[in-house]
Amino acid sequence: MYITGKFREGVFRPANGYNTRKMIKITFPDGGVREYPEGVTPLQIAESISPRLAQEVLAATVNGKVTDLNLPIEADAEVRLHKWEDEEGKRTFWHTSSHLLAEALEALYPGIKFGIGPSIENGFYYDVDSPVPIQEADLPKIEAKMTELARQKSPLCRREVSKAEAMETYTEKGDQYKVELIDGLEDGTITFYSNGNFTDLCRGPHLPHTGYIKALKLTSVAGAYWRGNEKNKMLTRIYGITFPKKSMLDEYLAVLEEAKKRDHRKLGRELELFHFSQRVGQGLPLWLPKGTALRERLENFLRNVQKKHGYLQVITPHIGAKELYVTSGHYAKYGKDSFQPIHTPDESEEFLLKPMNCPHHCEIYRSKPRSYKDLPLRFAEFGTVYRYEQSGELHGLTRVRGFTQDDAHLFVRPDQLKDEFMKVIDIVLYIFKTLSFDNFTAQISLRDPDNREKYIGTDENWEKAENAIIEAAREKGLETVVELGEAAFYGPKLDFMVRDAIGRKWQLGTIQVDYNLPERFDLTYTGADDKPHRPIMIHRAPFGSMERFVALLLEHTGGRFPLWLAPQQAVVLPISEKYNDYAEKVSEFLNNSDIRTELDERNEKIGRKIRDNELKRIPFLLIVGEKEEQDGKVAVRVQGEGDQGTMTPEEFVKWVGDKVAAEVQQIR
RNA sequence: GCUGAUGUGGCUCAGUGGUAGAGCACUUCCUUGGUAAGGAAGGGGUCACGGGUUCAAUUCCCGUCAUCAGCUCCA
Repeated sequence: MYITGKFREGVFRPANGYNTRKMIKITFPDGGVREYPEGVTPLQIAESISPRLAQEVLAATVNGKVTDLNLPIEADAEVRLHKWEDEEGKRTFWHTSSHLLAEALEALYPGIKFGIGPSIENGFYYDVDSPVPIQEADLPKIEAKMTELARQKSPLCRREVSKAEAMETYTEKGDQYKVELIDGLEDGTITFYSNGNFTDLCRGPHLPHTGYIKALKLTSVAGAYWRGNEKNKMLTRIYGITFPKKSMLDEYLAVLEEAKKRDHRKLGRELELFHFSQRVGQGLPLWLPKGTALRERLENFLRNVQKKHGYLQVITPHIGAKELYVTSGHYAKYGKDSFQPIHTPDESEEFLLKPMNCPHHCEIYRSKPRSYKDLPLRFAEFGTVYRYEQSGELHGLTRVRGFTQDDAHLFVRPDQLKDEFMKVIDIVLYIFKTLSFDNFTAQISLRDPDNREKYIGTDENWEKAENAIIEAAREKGLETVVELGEAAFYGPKLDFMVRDAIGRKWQLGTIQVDYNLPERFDLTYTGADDKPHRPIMIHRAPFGSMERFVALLLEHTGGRFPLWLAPQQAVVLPISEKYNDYAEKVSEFLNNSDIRTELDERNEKIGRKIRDNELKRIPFLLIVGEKEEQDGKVAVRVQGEGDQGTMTPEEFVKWVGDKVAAEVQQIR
């Protein structure tokens, strides 16, 4: 179903139905809006824009046949093709950009071979195998070539080819990567797209021509394994981003720059929250006093929430006998990737630095016989664990080798599983809401159905566990994405993912169903029938880990924590040393009134003190000088909002108290 | 772990084949100043570490370690 008509006076006139058909409004990358009848083809669009563009499309056809003209395009597909505002529109734009990059690379590096070149969330990349190494320093040169080629406005021409023909083309070129890709395709579905002298195996869709690409930036170059498998050759991946307007690129780069200022590693240093020392070791964070204050407040918050939900706090040691982990199955799976065993002095016994808390908690369950009336049992622990993460994976506080999980294990009867699972979802959502993490995604991680040997446990139990999660998420009305192959080796999970300042996704909250550990530890409870039954275990950590949560909280708030969390809430600034005594009295009074206050007695002008403490993101600055001392008041300044006038310390305490109460009110 | 880049005082960064510099921070002194940087003087670095080349290395080469980006991994 497509439109036919005449090409007259440079404008395409549909022969019939133009006015009666459903119209599609298409916004072009350059900002123009036009309407087209449903089923319009790219060539028709080209014709409607300019005769010249249409001529270009025609001139670029193969054997005089305009294949695009014969291709009916679904209405929604067509909209996707051109609308920048739509996610798919951007994808198309960037996908075409990757072809432009490839065109430039082929021109600059003869003999270069191509892997894949998809669009990504922000921009695109192309994986290449170049005869000469391509480095960061080469990017400007490639950018220049791309700009030059984009100006030629090469149309993207589609051509259907047979599998044999496609194979022949790339075998001749000696491009083994494309050959491998074609090998996996079905005959009859293969298309080539050409722009300029470059032709690529591609499904489309694309922009009408490359001239829409007005602003471009190649952002980085890095290695990436062919097909994501570390056993394969590492190709060079060139990342870039493009826009239909120069101003959009500038804006994007400015946003990126702004985001870097919120990097938790930078803020952690500036606000004196945590520190890494080479002498201590890679990935082993040192929590500074202020970071510790922050972390303790978060811990207490969660402790209180959990108490209300019937959790029992426990404490377990930092090491455990190797046998414990052999029993749990973790040793077989992760033994090699762990810190290696610790020996007793006579070397008769081996211990492992605790990489997870679950086995210890299983032993707590086993400490006495359990009845069906005891369940659910919920053991919670801020458990510090150690994992030997690959060196290249370490990243600030988000990926470390020693960290503290806000862990808990729930032992439940089968009839309680779904209900308990939903209660845990409630806790996670409540915590996210309290800390305004509103931009998260919920991910259901299931087994890879093609790779079942990676997992332990029976199919039956896996299915039960997976269904329990899916149902619980559905009943809670969570919007979820399902990822196959992302499950833990012992069970499926529901993860809550949050983005960092520059858009990387991190897993925070996690809830996992486990039928295996109860089996391996032979956990039982006595049922109403006086027979032994097997409990089901739920692992859960709403923060994920204290380290990662603090990192993302930092990036999320830019270091401006809610009052109830702020490690330091106020600072008293005497205008000169003459008022230090009064300032000290005020500071002491505030601390006694539960407002975390410090005193800035430095011999500096008041402007300097204000600046320094604003930069430290202290919520309240209290300025005291001659007037305040005489009146027994303080001049209050709110971080980022400026002077608020004067009040007595008592009034200030009440004022802050009300603000904190309002925050905490929300929390309850 | 892999590929690439980077490593200069606490922080941000210049610089050089002849053993180093700025700003901020720090110390001391002057100044006692009313809402985002007052002035002066001073202390602090075996230029990541280990080799090599060289009359001479912080600078060039190799290795190690760490950091950064991406990939892979993530109990």
